[in-house]
Amino acid sequence: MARQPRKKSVRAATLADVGRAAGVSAMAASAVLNGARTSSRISPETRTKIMAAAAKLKYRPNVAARALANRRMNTLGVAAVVYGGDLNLYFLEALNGIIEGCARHNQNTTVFALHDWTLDMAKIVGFCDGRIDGLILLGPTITKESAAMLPEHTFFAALHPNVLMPNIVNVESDEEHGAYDMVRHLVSVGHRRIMHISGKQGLLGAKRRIDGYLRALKDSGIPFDTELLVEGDFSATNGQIAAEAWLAGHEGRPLPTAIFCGNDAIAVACIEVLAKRGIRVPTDVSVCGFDDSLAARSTVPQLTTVRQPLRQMGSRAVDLLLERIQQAHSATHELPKSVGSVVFATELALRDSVATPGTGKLVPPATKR
Amino acid sequence: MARQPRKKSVRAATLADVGRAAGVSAMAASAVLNGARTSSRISPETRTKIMAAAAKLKYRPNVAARALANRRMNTLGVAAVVYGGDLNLYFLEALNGIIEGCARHNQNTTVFALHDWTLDMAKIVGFCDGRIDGLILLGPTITKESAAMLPEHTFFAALHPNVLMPNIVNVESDEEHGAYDMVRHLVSVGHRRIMHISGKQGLLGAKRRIDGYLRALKDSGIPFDTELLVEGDFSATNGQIAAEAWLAGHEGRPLPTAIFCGNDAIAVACIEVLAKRGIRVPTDVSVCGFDDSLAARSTVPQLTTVRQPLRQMGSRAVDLLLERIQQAHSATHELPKSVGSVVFATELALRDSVATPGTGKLVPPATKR
DNA sequence: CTGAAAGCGCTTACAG
DNA sequence: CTGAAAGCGCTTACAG
Repeated sequence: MARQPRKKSVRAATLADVGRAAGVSAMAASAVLNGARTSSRISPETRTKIMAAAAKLKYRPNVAARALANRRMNTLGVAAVVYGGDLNLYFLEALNGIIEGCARHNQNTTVFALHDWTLDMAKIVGFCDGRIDGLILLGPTITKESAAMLPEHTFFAALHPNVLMPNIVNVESDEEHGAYDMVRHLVSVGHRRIMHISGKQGLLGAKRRIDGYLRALKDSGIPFDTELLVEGDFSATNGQIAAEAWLAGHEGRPLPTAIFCGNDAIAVACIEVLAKRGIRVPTDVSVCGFDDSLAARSTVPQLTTVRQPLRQMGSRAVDLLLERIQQAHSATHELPKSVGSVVFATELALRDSVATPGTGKLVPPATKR
Repeated sequence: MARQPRKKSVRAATLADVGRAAGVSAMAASAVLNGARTSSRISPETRTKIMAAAAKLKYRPNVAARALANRRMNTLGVAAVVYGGDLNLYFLEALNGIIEGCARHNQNTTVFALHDWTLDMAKIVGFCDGRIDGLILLGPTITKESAAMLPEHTFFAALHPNVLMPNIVNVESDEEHGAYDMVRHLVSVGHRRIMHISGKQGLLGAKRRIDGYLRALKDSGIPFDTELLVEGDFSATNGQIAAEAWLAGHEGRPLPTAIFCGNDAIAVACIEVLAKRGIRVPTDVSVCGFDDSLAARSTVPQLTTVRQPLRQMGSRAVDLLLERIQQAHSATHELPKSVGSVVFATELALRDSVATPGTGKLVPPATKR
């Protein structure tokens, strides 16, 4: 014998154990207990004997062995940047959708935490060591070059990808349209002096929201005022800094009547900054966000925002990725290289942070609190 | 040959491939590439040859095979109820800590979503099929009897367990003390008519917070008024219902001067309900929460609350669970059955939702909005 | 210092 | 309808 059992602790029952107990082969047990296809080949009596033995021994298939034999882990990975100052509600909602999707298909979900997409590229490649069948990237900001490094034996999907990568399932929402609709809504209730605090302009999502903002202004016949477009990033911290800086630079001058924020985190930060100066939302200034994350409903007033169906998007990414893995497993020849994108519609979530324009308040001086 | 390769697609390199390329055995390759302990036995030259071959072939160890041989998946599971009306910030923060902890120990994290602890007990048992080495239960509410069903070949940890289970790593925070401190703080700024909207009394956490509330009243010489203890559950929805019901039942009678809510979700709901009746926080009534979740910082005013170090707790649960798994793997005889608890301290997060008592406002009638 | 062998628990052709 | 065999890719004793 080549090996001694390392400890006498309760070893889980194997197919061989079940077979022995039922007086049949391990293979027959496998067919009955784990093989959906082949199980019909087994006679009813053998079948019941095997079932009984399995129940008695509390048989549970060993996933590692099964994965090794099948070359299939039945596990999908999720990679996301979850560190950084702000807790990531985007992550939470998308993850929920992904977990739901995986559960529906009897797949496991393994979560990988990243600090930085570019710096952690090698790490991502490292995850593709057979432990997952496919990997979903949440809001990746990677270049086409690093995308090319992704190994071919693992399949990928991306939610809100920054670059559209061929051979990857891309799941997006129509952000340009969402931003457009929101700004048109602001105009429709009477706003003309509309500020936008955006995400980092290098990000596809930030750019699309800016594009929608600009197109809506244009279609409304409102000239674009560069003073009113402020670049931030998608974090609350930065939203706060951007809002404070703008106010500090415009004391005594007219406030915008509405602020369209690049996402909910910025909007929440913005409301706080305004509150500190005694500016009330929506009485003095209307504020709106983008995402419809949990934050949108946990502020007072609740946030008018653009809803992206993040859960659904996560869930759909799972469906599409599994479909592709399935294809690859059963395919006899090359798969088509391009996969294309799925684009979800956005919709306005009208709540309490937007009202008709106020009294044209000027920016009050900062106060100590 | 017993099997044909199913497709010609890029097969990942194996140890045998590396060995062949380097002109050595697979075993030697294993020692160099994967075996921390045994790698010293290999001569430097063979070593470099193997490393070169591995790099050239982009060798990556196959986790399934390794897991099968080692009987160790290097994966920890996290089970939590993530559905239900409210998105779960508790889950997000604890999960972040767990992922961080696992990353530190080079372990994977697999997330299992549950609907209901009792109904999904069989599911939980099902997860223990070799795919994980240990499972962390987030805020489980299970009975001692169902806990006894948990299999012995998988190890468990529980964050905020509802019953303290022997043979399980329990990680808790000192909720009674946190509640006590908060109520004493309210008293110290002048409050004496302090209401508590609690979680479900069956929950250990809810009970402990109530205990702390009662003890603080007693130590402050304030008689307990049963009218001021309202049972809710830990959801925003229920918090809203409880607060509205209380106000409706007390129109024209004195408001409490402070409301200590069982968690932040209740506090946020409470602030909204008060706002609808034109009652201002903290001018008319002080409101405080428990948890210091994201919600605490996104309300206006920001919430005074009790901070639990959820991330740290998650991270520590990982440390302790892995320690135990390690012990079990190397142990020659039985482990001690009892594991005990780790209790984290709580601390007050003083923000803007608490002030000195107002003018003794009465409950105004409900208004339509 | 290095290799041949056996085994982890499963599955899939192939014979009967 | 059922079983014996080989293989998935790795690791750990055991010989040399």
